[in-house]
Amino acid sequence: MKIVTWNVNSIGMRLEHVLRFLREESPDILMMQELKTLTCPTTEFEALGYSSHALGQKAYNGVAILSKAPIILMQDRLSGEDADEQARYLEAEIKGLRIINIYAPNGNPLPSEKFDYKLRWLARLQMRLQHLIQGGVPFVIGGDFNIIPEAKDCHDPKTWMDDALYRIESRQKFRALLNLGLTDAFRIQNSNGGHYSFWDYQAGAWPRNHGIRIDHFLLSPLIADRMRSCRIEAAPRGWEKPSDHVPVIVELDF
DNA sequence: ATGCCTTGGTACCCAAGA
Repeated sequence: MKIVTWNVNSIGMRLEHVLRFLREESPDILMMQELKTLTCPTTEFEALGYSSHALGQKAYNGVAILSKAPIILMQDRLSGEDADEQARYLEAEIKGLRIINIYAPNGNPLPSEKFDYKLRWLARLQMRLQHLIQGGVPFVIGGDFNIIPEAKDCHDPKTWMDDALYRIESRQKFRALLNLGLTDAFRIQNSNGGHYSFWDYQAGAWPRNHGIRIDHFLLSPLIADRMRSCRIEAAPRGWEKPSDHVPVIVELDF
């Protein structure tokens, strides 16, 4: 089973890129983030054999799951804060496997209510995943975590030290997820740094390879033993009018 | 470096992203 996560930075602008990727890579499941629309296209995906479930929002955020196999929606909001209306969380069951798609808050500037919200949101996520583990539910969670886990996951840690993506509070939240028993799918087969999933549009970040690794897959214990491979597909960053993020691909014996 | 781009929404600039 091939599963992909990709922050597309507006599905309206990136539909042709997504369709090209689906044709070339033919994943079983695609999780998308930052749709930036209230409604996500469906017919173009159906033509390629994918059903979909989207949680949209006007102008901001937005997540969707595409799948060749039927999607059973389990949750479309992250529990723990009733007033939270931001479209950042989808939890589904596909072929008996729990699939979670997240778009975690950015958290900048700092300090701010946005940073406080980020930390609260990640604490809520930790609670939800702990609940699933205690319930014996195997799962794969993928998405834009907006966290640089370690110094080797960015080109120049000094420039990120006071950024919400690398602040120690954010990294502690990521570590807390790993401490639940989850596996960073990419890291397990790539202990060296210098592999990135995002390059800023500004200051020639892509041609200089000044990137950061913030798009991740975490595998629950039973699923981690079934991982075949995990790789970052950087080529779409070089396509015309690209997203600033690229797809991350995990393959499981499932 | 406050900056550099890109996007959407509302106007032709602003917020947000990371």
